Amino acid sequence: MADAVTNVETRLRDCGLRPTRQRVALADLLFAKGDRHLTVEELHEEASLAGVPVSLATVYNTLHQFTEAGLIRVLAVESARTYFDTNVSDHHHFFVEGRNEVLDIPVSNLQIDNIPEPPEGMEIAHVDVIIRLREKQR
Amino acid sequence: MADAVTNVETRLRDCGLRPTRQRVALADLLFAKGDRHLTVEELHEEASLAGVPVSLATVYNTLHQFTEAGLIRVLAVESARTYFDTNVSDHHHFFVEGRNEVLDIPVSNLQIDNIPEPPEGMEIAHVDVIIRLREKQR
DNA sequence: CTGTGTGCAAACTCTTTGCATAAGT
DNA sequence: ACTTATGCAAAGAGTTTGCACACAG
Repeated sequence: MADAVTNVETRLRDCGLRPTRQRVALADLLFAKGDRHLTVEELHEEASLAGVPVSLATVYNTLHQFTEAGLIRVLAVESARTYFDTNVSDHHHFFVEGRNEVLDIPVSNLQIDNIPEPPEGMEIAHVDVIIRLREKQR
Repeated sequence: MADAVTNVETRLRDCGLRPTRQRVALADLLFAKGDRHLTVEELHEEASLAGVPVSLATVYNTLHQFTEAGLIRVLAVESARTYFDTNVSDHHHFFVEGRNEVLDIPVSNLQIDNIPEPPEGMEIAHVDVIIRLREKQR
């Protein structure tokens, strides 16, 4: 796994971020297991369990820095908590109401057609499709 | 406008909500001008300007009651504030990053194909497409 | 009258900030 | 050494809650 760590360090450096212990640890957790969507709280918890006691404020800072660097992005759900997504490409999500749970949409050929022109002077940064789910009534 | 007020009252009653002064006033503001997306703060401000000094807590309560009744819905954006949309049908939005502004997507024939099957026991409550905009770099 | 709704202020949750300490280069 | 990052605790923003008073039916 030394390689993985090295890659993370390089990746951080390329973004102009010093590969500190905390940032490397958080990046490892974020990127080691494929695409993830996590809240600050969740990542903080994971870091603690992994034996890297990072402060909450640092998790906030770090995730925002990663977001600015384009490594991760913020997910648009109407929950109180902010979800960060390690997959920055245009892709889509299920969001389970009530449970406040985000699920990846599996191998989807979901397609959006006729995306409208943005207003003058604006360009499209990202397209999000959120399919909101509820528990089926019997 | 007496008719409009009557309609609002009936509408509230049909949802099992007593048409109180505050609820009627808020519903009027919400539904008088076509589709809107407002924050609690904004609606509160409007009510005050309209000469109906409603408390913030009541605006929160009322908007949630309206949401439960299906009159309005919560909009999924990753902003700190919650946006409520008076249009409860599946339709779509521009969201201007930085400015935290929600725009309706104009007369769009935007179309989504191959919507994936929801997981076992779940059904689709709503589909949201959010096209995130940024100011175009010169 | 009786039950609901409203207003206020306090409580809560998530997030940000200020500043002293620690770590990276 | 010099600069940037971290941690802590306090502050901030948005939202919710508890309870006394007011209003609708």
